[in-house]
Amino acid sequence: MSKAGKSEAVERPVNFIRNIIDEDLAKHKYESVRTRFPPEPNGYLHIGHAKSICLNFGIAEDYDGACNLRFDDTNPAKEDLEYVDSIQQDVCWLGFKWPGEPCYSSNYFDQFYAYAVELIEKGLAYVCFLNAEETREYRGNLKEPGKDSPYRDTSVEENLALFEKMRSGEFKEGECVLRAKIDMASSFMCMRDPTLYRVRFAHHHQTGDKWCIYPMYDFAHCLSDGIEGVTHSLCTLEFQDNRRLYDWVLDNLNDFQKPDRPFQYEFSRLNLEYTVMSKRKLHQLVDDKLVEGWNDPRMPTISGMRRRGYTPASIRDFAERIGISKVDSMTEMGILEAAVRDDLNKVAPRSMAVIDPIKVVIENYQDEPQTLMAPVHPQNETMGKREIFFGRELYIDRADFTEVAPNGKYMRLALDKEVRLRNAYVIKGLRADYDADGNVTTVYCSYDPDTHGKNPADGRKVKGVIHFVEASHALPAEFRLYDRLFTVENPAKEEDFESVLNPESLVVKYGFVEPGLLNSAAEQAYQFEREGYFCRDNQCGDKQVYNRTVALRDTWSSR
RNA sequence: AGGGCUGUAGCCAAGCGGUAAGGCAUCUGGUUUUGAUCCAGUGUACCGCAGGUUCGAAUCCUGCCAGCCCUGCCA
Repeated sequence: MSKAGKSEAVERPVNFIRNIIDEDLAKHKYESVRTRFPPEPNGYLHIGHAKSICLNFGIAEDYDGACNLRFDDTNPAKEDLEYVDSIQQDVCWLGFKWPGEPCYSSNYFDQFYAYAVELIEKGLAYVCFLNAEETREYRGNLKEPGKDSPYRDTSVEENLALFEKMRSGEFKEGECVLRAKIDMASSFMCMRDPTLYRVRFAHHHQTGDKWCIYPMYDFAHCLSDGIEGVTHSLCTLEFQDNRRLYDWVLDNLNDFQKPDRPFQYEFSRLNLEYTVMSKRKLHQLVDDKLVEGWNDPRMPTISGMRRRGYTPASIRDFAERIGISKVDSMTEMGILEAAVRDDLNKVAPRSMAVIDPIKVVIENYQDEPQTLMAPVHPQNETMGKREIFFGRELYIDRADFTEVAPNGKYMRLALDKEVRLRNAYVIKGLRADYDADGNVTTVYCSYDPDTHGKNPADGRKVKGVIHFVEASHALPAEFRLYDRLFTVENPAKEEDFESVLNPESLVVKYGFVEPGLLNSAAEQAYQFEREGYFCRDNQCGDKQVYNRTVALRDTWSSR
């Protein structure tokens, strides 16, 4: 496509799943598209889920279909209401809507039971009294076929009675299960008479104590899809083998003998450098108190990233940039960072913050502090102007001063060298005070009063620009500088992933921000010029605490 | 010979028999009161390897190699 042609049509993602949908629609296999996002409420959503959410809800939007939010709540022992709440919040925050109330697999427990009975009646399921260990032995292994359970040939009538007893609580946990009768010699391990129902005397967050038998994922998921009229059931690669069971269940039930029943397609899950994506590991970080909680800004969770300052738009853009495929991949952090910078650069108001302050005294400025106007966004006048202050005493960043410029390319403040104070005047370093350790405490400067909004009249070239905050109006603030959570690209590969945590993943600094930020809103992004994108922490109330979302792109420090 | 998948530039990823899109990263210029942004330019990809079919193969066939997944009454 020519570059000129690009602006004509809205560009939609291209991937193998959308290709399949296009074909299905063209062949009128379906008249509309229905997808679903089916989290188990046993943890918080992370950026990997966001990929799936954007895929499923994105398809629904583009094809004028719908995407159900469905809680896959078939295992009450691991699930909790806390998670069903947080999951809904995160999906909403990302900007997606599901039709009506959220769905629950547990809504269909009665139907699942009836379908199980149908399988039993067809001689395709049986109650098995082998214990867990025996079941494992009977299953065989990757090289050798399994052998039939001694309960495999129980009569239909007896199985019906036994299953009814399972439901009415006459068997103990672990005493028996309902199994599908498929093929103990199948090369797909999941087809060696998989368990369909197990006994659990557990209180369920949705169904209370109504049930003491709960369906397994492989039985419940395809049926939930079928009941909801899902057309394309999208999941990750590790379920490729399970697809045979998904198909087996639907193919053996009368209700799904139709060409427009759901079909499963698998795509690769997201792996991001320098972080972990498994719920188990994230749980561990939280439980071991290695992070502040699920919403710690260093966590790859939606709530953590939100607190860190990521926007819904940036996460959706990220999902689009990485695409969908079946390749096992490891995505560079750079893609995520580029996506946030792209969004924030456009929408974030500019401000100045001094993160590691040293004092500057302007010796030839004796007056009271003065007010200056600065653009909220230099490339977008419609965002208006803001008030900043300039006076005799200022703060600048420690990194922006050195006594002697190291070379001609140095663009910051040095003695006997001029530099521009962003949005204000040109100043020149005169001398500096140091503490006992030799660290700069104060830099004494002069300013050129005729340089506000213009270059020096005599044509002097001033190359560098540094930021500052006027001391008497400065607002003390805490800055939390975040870095990658782990020191290695793929911590999941480590024997002990917690041993490769980055000790500098959080560095706290105390400095100053412009007075205009006094009532800044939590999560509102700002660009602290020359430093990066920050937002007010959403957990610290009135305290001036700013989280660094991401630093500005830096093409120079490495040289 | 257990089975299921995957291999296109440093990373992600289009392509589906007609002679390799795009994004990120990199590098080079230009603009700039953010060393940012923006603009322009920048790539020898043995299309995993080896054969074969074809006028023509990343695309079809065969054989190899490498990586991931599968033996929960988890999802």
